[in-house]
Amino acid sequence: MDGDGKPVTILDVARHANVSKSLVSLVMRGAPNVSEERRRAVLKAASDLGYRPNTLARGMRGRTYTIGVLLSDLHNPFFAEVVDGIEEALASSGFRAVLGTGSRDAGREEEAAESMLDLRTEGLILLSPVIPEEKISALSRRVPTVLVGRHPRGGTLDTITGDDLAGAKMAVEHLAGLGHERIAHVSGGPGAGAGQRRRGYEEAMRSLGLGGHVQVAEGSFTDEGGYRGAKRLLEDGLPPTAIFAANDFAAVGVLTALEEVGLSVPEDVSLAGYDNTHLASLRHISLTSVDQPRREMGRLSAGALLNRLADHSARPELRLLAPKLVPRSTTAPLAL
Amino acid sequence: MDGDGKPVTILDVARHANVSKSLVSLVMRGAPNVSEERRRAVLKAASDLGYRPNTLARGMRGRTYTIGVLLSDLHNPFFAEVVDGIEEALASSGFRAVLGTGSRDAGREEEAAESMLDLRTEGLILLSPVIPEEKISALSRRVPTVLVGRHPRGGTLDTITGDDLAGAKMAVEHLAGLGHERIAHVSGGPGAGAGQRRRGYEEAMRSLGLGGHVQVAEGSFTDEGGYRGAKRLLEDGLPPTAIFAANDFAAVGVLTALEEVGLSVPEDVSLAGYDNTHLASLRHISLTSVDQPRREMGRLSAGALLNRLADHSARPELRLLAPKLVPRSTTAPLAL
DNA sequence: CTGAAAGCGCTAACAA
DNA sequence: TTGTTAGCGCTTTCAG
Repeated sequence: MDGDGKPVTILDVARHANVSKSLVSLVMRGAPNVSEERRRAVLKAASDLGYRPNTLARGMRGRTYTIGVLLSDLHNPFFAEVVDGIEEALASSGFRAVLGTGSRDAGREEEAAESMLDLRTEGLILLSPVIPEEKISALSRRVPTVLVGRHPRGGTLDTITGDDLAGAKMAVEHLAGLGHERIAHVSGGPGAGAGQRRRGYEEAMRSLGLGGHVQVAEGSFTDEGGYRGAKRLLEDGLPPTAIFAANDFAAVGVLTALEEVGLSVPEDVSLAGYDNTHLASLRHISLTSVDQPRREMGRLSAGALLNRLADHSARPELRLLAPKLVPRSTTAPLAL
Repeated sequence: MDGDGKPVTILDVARHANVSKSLVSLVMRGAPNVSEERRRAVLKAASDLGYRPNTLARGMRGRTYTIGVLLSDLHNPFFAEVVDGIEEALASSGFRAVLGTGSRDAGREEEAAESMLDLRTEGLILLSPVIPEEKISALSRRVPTVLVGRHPRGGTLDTITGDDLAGAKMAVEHLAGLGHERIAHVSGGPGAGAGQRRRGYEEAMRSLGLGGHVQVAEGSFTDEGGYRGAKRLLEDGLPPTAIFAANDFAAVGVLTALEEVGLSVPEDVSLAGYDNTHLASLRHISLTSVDQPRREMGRLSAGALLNRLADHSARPELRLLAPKLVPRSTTAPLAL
């Protein structure tokens, strides 16, 4: 049934079904005009023989039905779910995905992209790439490309990303809604999206009439960065009663810093993070966080790519996805 | 220099260098006997034209210089570093890696494997696959295959895995060395390696003369599983003074359970995990854990595959890598 | 609606 | 040492 002798080719199928090579070829990719009878015969022969089209041969002459997904960082759990969404969307499309990773190094990322192109992937999905803008444009000129999790300056690319500005506002509004006024922010430094989150924080504070309480400590998207940022925050006289950290890792760092100075969460200080990673949902941590629809980001990006593959001339589109606040145990009403 | 007109073929290079196709072909893959002069000319022409061999065409006739890496679970941070190791080892080999993922579903994992084989990957690295043993053997008969993080019953495969038995013993010995006797274990249930870790725990307890204190609660490789296991443990009269959890996630669950009943770590109970993931190193958690040389696992697996690719007849080898205990803040001497 | 034939870019005999 | 010549398995005109 399965056998691992020499691979069965289109010719074998043709002979088995008493037709010519080309007829098989036509049938194999849903031909428009083939008699129902022959089609059946071919399909039967193919499955009898366990025929699988040779992707390489196919690719040489035309299509590979393969798209490349470039992960900037395999370590970031954020992407795993995006990839799940991509695969979900691809499942019934006849396309397959291959993944590559740049290990958050621009050079290797570029190599990885070239490598996928070598394999003749018909399209590319770039997940928060770190390579410079021009490189991305160059790639997108060679092959349909979708950018995820990063804003292109140019805007000549299909782009799917979370609305970090809105998400940050949600976090601040949640905190303010609990009665907090001295709400500080530990930023994400140079991280992708960190700028937007910071701006969202500042704008929200101002529009809530809390502009006088704006207080930002430089941090990063890591445990360590959050810890240091919070430390600095806590040295300056009156501590805030609530802190919005740029992501969950930073939030956990803030948590540590608060514990060290004897402040408890949420009794003394409320704390919110961003990204709603598994970290946030750990019961030991149970961090209020802002969720991004990761899976949907994946689905949409694959969908956009498929569209573009079908209609090469479609206009590039920018989709900003709405985040959602997930309240947990680290935020509570301001104690009087 | 780069231009994105039609791709340049071997024929273009040949014309540009005034030689024949085959000479170029020879040179391109480090021919043994070509005059230095021509070789130079060809190489120059190639780089002038920006020639890149067409992997597909190459693959049809022979080699693809591509290996497939199958991740059972993109979400598990354990694998990210293994992949780093693989890429490191591949970097100078002329081989490239493409990744696939099964999203911890046997069916999709199998599809992913077929997909890579379609692409004519010359070898496969399977990272803690969930597909059944026979499928793995079947794959390994079609193409050189290296198994990582899982013990093959048959042993007809190159296999790289951590020595979970030894690692568990280390954890127990560490705890015992701190004066603990009532050391309990929250198991990893059906997780890969969980059985070995449990056995290691039991054996160590016995050989330390602590056989009478053996106490195992069924858990899983998740936060939730650890929480439930610990809860059960704590219902049974005298609580243990130390707990060894099957992995870091479970350990964090245990932490939560301990907190809930008012036991503090490490004052009342010492706690050790396994895998030394980023979770363990978070300052807020700072969990004593057992480290596996993930990056080296990756390097070795790629090395093994490269070897086998070079010498098809090499004997399958089983490498058991030594783990290492990383003491942190959750373990302390037994309080009197 | 079906079949024959010509390549896609490359490698691998085989000649020269 | 170098050039010539067949294909690898498939898609795709172009005739029947």
